[in-house]
Amino acid sequence: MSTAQHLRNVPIFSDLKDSDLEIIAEKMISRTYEKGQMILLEESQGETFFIITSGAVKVTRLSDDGREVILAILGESDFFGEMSLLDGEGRSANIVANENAEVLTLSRSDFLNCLETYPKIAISLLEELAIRLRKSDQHIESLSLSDSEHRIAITLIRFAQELGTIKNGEVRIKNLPFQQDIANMAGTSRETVSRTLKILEDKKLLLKDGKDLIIYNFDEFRQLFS
Amino acid sequence: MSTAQHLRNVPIFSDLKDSDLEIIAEKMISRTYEKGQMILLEESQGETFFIITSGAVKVTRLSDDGREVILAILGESDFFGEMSLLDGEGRSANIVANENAEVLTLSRSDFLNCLETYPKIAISLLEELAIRLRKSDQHIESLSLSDSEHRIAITLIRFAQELGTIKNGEVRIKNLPFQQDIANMAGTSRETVSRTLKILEDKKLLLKDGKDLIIYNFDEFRQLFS
DNA sequence: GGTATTTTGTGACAACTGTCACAAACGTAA
DNA sequence: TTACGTTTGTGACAGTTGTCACAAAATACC
Repeated sequence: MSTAQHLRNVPIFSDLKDSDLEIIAEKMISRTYEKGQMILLEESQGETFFIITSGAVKVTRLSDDGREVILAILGESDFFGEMSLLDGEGRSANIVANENAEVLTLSRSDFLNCLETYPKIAISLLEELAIRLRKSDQHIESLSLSDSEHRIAITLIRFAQELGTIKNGEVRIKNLPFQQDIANMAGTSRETVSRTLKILEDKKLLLKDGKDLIIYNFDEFRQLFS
Repeated sequence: MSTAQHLRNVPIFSDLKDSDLEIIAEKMISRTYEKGQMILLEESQGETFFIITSGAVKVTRLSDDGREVILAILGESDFFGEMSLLDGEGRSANIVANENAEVLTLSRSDFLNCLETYPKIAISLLEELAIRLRKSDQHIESLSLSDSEHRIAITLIRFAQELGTIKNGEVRIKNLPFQQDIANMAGTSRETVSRTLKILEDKKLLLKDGKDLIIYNFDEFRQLFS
């Protein structure tokens, strides 16, 4: 796929003309990262805007004592790096390739130019940030109110919505992330994730199928836990 | 103060010309709310953009069983209501007047017009949302990693930054919110807040002075807990 | 002033869940 | 296949913290 075609899939670029897309595409540089490789470090200053064309990355924060909090897992057509470009602060999170990943990058100045030249991009970006803020708020609510079973279930729902495929009411999450990652998103421990998945399986709410996870009745599941 | 002068204090409007401010100011309507009054309800759809000219509001989410999570407390020159205007989703949070409050409102269409007419506003708004997202991420990290003492301390730091006045290293938070509100922000119980404040006082880190709270050495305090 | 209501303080206790320990299962490479 | 590393499962236990209960203090209201 050409660079411009990739851009076409990214929501914030989707209502641009082809000719404009080409112009932006020319300024982008493609890079690849291997699984586990650090893409952006918390302390460095952000000077680049990234769009994922294949693979997945995780957005994390590390505490002093080395524990990891996963804020989000991003996949194809998602983007990142915009925050510190926008407010000028240093990076607030680390980005690590969760699988082999291919990205397109845009420099700070090209990115800001884009915003000024195409106000539509700025407005689309506003929409996207509003959506992310909404998700953050839900995440905060879940961490504040729920016990670990609920938090883990809600984390599964997030995965289902981002990575899942639906088939008559049943959701299959292909390649469920490791329990440790689920724990880091749900704000709990790896062992508790293990135990809770078994409990949910006993309750006939889901099924582990190799590296995949199936939620039998997604609507019911969502209703139960959110 | 005139409407336009109020707008001048709001970051997202601050780099507009006076003449443009006047134009926007004319479209705004002033409203007042009494302490405790609901300004926006979670279920209604958002059709208005609000700017606070005096007083304070709290942004909350309610769980099914009625427990409240406070996402933020906003004060003078802060704004809200933009999220559902931007992404078209329904409201994701409730807004309640935390003190008697005065606001300026702008209708959905006027707001969106503003964004298109003045791209600078869109870019400033992007900055502001980036900052909020950053704060949300920190909030999530804190809820995920810390024990209740840390979470409460971090909540106090947030209050100090938003509502506090500094005087040679000492921060005074005037009119500290109720312990129940602090608990709802820190994701803990009212009783734990009570006990923890006492512990922090015993450690000579802070002092309760009537309705105010003083943090002796704010830099040290921040270093200890974040 | 007195009274009612709200807010805060504190003890006792149970329970959730994090931690540690180690075994089992799985995947990968030689 | 074996061997090794990674991921998952599970028991035991202790500590944190939420809940309940009620007293004390502060505030609001008459």
